[in-house]
Amino acid sequence: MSPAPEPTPARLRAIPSRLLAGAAVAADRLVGERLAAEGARKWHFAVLAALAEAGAASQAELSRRTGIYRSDMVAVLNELADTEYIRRDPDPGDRRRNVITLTPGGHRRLERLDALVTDAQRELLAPLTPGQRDELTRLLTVLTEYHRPSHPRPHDAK
Amino acid sequence: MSPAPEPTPARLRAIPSRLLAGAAVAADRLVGERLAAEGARKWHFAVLAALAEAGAASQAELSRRTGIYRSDMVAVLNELADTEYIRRDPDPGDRRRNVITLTPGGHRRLERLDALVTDAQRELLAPLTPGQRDELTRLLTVLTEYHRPSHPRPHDAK
DNA sequence: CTCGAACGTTCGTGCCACTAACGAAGCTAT
DNA sequence: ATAGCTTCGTTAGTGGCACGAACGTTCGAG
Repeated sequence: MSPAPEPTPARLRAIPSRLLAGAAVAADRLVGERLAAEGARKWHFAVLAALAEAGAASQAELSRRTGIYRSDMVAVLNELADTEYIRRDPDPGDRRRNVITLTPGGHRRLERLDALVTDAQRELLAPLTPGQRDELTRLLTVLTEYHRPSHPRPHDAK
Repeated sequence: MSPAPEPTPARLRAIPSRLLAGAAVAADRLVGERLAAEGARKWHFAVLAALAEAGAASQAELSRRTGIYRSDMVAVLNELADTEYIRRDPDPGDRRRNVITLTPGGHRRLERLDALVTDAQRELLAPLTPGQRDELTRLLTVLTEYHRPSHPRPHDAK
């Protein structure tokens, strides 16, 4: 097959990792621009959404839910606490932990940011049909679930 | 099926921009790790591949082919020139430009890096079927082509 | 000739993923 | 209990990447 005598190998284009990087940059810019209009970054949204979805949690737990590093989580929570969107109280049951709670103001904040993020998704996926959007979401979910920190390597050959 | 009136909005998971970012990080790490073993970064590969595909070019032209910023291109070319993988000569026809040429050593370098990158793609796409890999590549291509710097905005209301 | 644009370059910015190290606190196991 | 492991929050720092500002040089068009 492909008796095509292409002298140029044409290897560069259509390299998945490159496409992924490009698409991610575009997506991050779309989301970033909109959130910046409200003085927020995507982490703020992620943390607020995680809290709204699964309830109060420790910082480490939030790290796992959102994928944000524990180190970076500190600054994000500081900002969210400064603006009264969350509360950070010591956990009486485990004095190492803080319990992060979403305030009513934080909940409204989430509603606003969610609208912006949703709108950004629409623009991001504009060139795709609804079916393609679902398929893309599915494929990306498989990829991100498969590639997790320290992944088992099941089929370690040889 | 699941007319379930989920009280939890469950908005966080499956946000395309987040999935995209996660997959891109995984992909970048896979590629980065392998290239780092040879002391290279993905930009080196991109530049070498662009040169091999479409021939010698100016730095600005390479910027467009690879998506690397003109500012950052300088350092990359410096490194590639230091290791004799490319040559940077003034363009006799346009004295503003440099003509970047792939050396034989650079071509062999590309072959090695290409093997590493290809292997990384395999591992990246491991959990997908061949059909899904093609579909993903297609969808990502559409997205990246659509979202280009200063995109026309066809439906600019008002 | 003048003006605007493109080119290569330097410097600086901001975001993000990630590491290292730390003190404090909890969880075993002997 | 005490010794040793781990978890947690925190600080500080690193490196890559995408991007912007500005400047001198050169080209091209009016």
